[in-house]
Amino acid sequence: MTVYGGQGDPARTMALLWRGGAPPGTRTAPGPRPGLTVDAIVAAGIALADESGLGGLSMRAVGGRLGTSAMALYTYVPSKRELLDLMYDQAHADLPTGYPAAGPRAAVLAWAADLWDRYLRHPWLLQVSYARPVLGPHEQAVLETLLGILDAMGLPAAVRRTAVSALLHLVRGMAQTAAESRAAAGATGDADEQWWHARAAQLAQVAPDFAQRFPHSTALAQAPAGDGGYDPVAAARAALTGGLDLLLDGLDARNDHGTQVL
Amino acid sequence: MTVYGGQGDPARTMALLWRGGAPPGTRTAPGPRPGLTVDAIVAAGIALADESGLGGLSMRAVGGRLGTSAMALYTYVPSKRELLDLMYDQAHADLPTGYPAAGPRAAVLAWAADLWDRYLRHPWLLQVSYARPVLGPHEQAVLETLLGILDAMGLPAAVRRTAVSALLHLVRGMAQTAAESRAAAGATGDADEQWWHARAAQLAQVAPDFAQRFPHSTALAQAPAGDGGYDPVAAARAALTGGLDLLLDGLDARNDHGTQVL
DNA sequence: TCCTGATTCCGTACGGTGTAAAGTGATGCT
DNA sequence: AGCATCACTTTACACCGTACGGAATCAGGA
Repeated sequence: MTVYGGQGDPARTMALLWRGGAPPGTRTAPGPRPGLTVDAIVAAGIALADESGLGGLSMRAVGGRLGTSAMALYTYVPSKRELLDLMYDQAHADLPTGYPAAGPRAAVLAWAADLWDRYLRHPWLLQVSYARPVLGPHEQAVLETLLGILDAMGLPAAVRRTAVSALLHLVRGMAQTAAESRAAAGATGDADEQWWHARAAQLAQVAPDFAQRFPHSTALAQAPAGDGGYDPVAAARAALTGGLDLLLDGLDARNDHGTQVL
Repeated sequence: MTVYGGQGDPARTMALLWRGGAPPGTRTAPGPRPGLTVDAIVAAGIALADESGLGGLSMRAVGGRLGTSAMALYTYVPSKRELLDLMYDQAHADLPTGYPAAGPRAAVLAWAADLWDRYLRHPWLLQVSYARPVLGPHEQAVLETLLGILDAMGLPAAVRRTAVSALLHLVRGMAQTAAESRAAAGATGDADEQWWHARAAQLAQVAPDFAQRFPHSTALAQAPAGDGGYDPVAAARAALTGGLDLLLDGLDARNDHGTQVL
């Protein structure tokens, strides 16, 4: 399921997200010196989620990976949800911040490609609900990069707002489709094509009138795929490219005609 | 978090999803006659999720709402995940299947509006990961309706495929943004505007160089919103309309120029 | 009519979760 | 030296999904 985020003390969460590396030399507090760091915990969490998915992410497991207990983490991180927020933001780190290439259209495509790659490398990102009210610095940087490209296209503010949301949702949605069909194929050992055939056979048995009830869907399913056979990841990637093309055409139109409405 | 679906026995799941109402009179099996029905369980689950979200959806709670225990459900439903799949599909029931109105563009907008309404009425739908490999009859009907509209636009198969994905992801994504900002506003008792002001103040304190690091974001945040002030649901709704306009413009271009490449 | 076997229902129990609360030691300042 | 403070451990709690086994219930065959 989609995990919500950012429900704890907002000030604490913000301070953690935007934590500005305390000066490393300074230390004048009694008590044992800290054996862990927030960064180490976040890194362990990310590694664990990469291996076992969000389902395998438990405080005990993260603690175990660091050689301590679950409760030891609570000194550094107020709750699991905040840890997830930190992981989410950290996983967006070190993406390119500029695409000086051949014009804004190519730049948007490159931006989307990099984000797509990041999502498929950390598929659990797609299970953490976007549109949470908390934004961390790295996710903000991704947004800023896109906005920089859109600024070069000379779009009015309202269109930029719409475009940012639409582009983000498109990349996220398509990546989600790709990641989950990949996961589904991996769970059963079957190859993709066999898997689909088996599923189609079950469907035919349980709903023999499918073709009559859903003629348009049937027609589309029978149309040749063209782009790489049955590979669902490639199909989703193609759908992303196509969707981006559609959106960018629309944006170009907004730009050329000088339409300022909306 | 996003809940996965469809991991149990696929044949059993499909049979449940497409269950073709057994003839009501017939009953020739020994043992106590069933006191529950799958439909009743699904309805109870939906009601519970509407009230308490997916977090409040436990087998014990669903059973309690029906006057029985958690384990009593397992006779009808193989697991919680399958129940969630059934709930998900059922919640898509009874949406309009045709929009004969003024042309395909208006039809797409009406289709999206109805789906948006459905999502906001059952926000937990947006936490159940779309792009699961299992499709139920009602969700399939939603897809079929959209495909019927797209067929009337005279688009090639590849473009239809892309358009379906893009449109669905757009509606889902925007609705998710709306639902979650609504939930966030509801959790704290604050009005939206106050909430955002408080959040901005915290951000300014924790990241005083925000405006320098993220000039484009800052510029966009300061541009007047125009469409209904600070109401995040209205803002997301406006973004949806804008995004749909962009996509539909792109689709119109594909149609007029007769371009057949993707 | 009684028996038999299938079927439903449910109490109990197990291993897992996040985290509250209290106890244990190590540490640096006074 | 004394002590407040912090990191960390231990224990415990409430809750979760669901495996298991027994009890109750009923249709059909004898």
